[in-house]
Amino acid sequence: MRVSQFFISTLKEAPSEAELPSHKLMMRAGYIKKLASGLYTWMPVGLRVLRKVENIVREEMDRSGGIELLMPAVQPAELWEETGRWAVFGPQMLKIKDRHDNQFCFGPTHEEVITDIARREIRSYRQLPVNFYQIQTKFRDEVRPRFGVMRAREFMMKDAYSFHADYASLEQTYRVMYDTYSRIFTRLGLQFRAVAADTGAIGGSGSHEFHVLADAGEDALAYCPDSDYAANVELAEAVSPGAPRPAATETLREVETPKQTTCEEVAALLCIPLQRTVKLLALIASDKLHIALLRGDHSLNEIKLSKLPGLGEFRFANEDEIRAFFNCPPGFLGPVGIDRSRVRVIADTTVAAMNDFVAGSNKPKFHTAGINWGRDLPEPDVVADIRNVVAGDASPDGKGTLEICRGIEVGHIFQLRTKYAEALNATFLDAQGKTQVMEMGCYGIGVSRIVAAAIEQNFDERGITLPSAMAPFQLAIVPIGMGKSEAVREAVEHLYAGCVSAGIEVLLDDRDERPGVMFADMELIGIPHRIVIGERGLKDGNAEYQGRRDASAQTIPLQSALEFVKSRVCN
RNA sequence: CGGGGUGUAGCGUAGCCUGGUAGCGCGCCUGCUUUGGGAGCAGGAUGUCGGGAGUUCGAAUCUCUCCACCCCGACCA
Repeated sequence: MRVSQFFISTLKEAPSEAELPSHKLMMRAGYIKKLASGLYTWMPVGLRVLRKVENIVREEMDRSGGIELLMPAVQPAELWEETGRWAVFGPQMLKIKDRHDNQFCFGPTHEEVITDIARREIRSYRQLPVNFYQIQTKFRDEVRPRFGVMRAREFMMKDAYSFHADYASLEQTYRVMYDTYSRIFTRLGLQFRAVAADTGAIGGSGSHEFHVLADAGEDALAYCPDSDYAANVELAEAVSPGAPRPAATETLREVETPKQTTCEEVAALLCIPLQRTVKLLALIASDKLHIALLRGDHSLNEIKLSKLPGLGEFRFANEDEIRAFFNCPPGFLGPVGIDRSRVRVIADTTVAAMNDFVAGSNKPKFHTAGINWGRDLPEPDVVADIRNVVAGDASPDGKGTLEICRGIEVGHIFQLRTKYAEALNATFLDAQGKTQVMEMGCYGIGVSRIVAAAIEQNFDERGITLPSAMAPFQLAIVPIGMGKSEAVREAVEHLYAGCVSAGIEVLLDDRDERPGVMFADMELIGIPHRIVIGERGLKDGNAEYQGRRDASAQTIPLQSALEFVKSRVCN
């Protein structure tokens, strides 16, 4: 490809709306252009990258027995009413009407449609198992689209759905998909981690997420370096303290804390570790006040909390509600001396095992120290794991301690079991001629998100440094002074023709721009290999090679440039 | 949806407080020079100052209102 016959559109400065490195770089490199919030055009350079990802996903899906099909993006409401998800999905679903006033949605996912196919087409156990997949545009009306294509409303997804005669078969395909996903992300050249996950709105039982590791990731992941335990922090179990609660050693006393409203400030004032403090969160659920107690250095896990009985729809109390109950502003709240007939006290397992701790006094400018369960206040009403795990916590598998890292979710696999097959009556006849409900799995990959996630993991101060499996082109040829020097032109054209016939994805910068401009553009868009040909080197019969991640260039004989490039590009 | 913020040329921005000819850098167009790291000189084009209403002799600037976008929280590939 010649730049003069292609379209590149780079920017020196990123639009101010972009925050993440990947978003800024995708805008600057002209991979994407924004149309509206969460809606992006994939420009020619970016589309090449997207297609690379798509093709690797397709190849690996095909290799592991997936069968590609393509379902409509627009789906009738009736199907969604059969599974009850028309209401459940709610405002996240873009609902549209046709000219006859019939309701449709732009598909956020395709369980309904594929299960409809399965119930119509599959009648016998002999047709099972089967694993259908598609690579297609989805639309989810996200509350807050952000970070460019990382969380867009319209995005490219590979979604696969498998159907089975029994659970053993589902488990087997699930394992195959787990391995397939690992292979896909390995081929793409990404650092990733598979973690146990919450099943969320899609439903079902067993589930794993695949995360590309990146500091900008929206998810926190807990993993154990000494074992293969890994889980989303949303799900990771905080192991209960093993030792019994130590006996009280201090007397209850009030301490003056004129300006100290946070656990950190109180601990600093009293010169005690943060681990000796307890914070109180006031919650409203089922029109009743609940208080959650967490150690000062811990944070609430809202998913764990919402799974406790009666707390499914909890919200945080506002300041007026807090003042009404505690007769005290937030910042000085504590569990001692409150009317336990009007409030339910939920203590995190760590807090329940603490002695001599410090918390607010429910009196402005005072905290209470030396608090002990049983002696100074009744035992908690509920003791449960309601916190996020932190680095250093014991691993739930008992094989060491946890570390925390951040990740971007790019894949998610679920064992749906019979949730959709039952709702849509997808059945088959087994070997005994008996009607059975199909077991089902589903497997998603965020194809467009992978591009953003990969850049988040592969960039430097000059731009994008994608692994070659995803790069828009493999080789850039940069001529210096091609318009002036016939010798340069000849050498460049000869090498270019050689690369094209060798099947190398080459981009020839034939713009006759200044060298700096060409270097900057080729580096920004992320081409892994570069050959420079100019009169300077040509005098001695040389060209120049530099890998995108190399610190400097090396001189190579022009004669062997094609062979050199071939070996580099093909590794 | 709740909280915070921003809308000025394709991109980045100044001007707004204290009302009075809309400015700068990059990019774009023309010409000449230049050609190994985002060139120099000269000339040029591009703005409903987010929309609407109001106050005023006069509004980018003050007021009201709507809209869009961004950031922080609950969803998810």
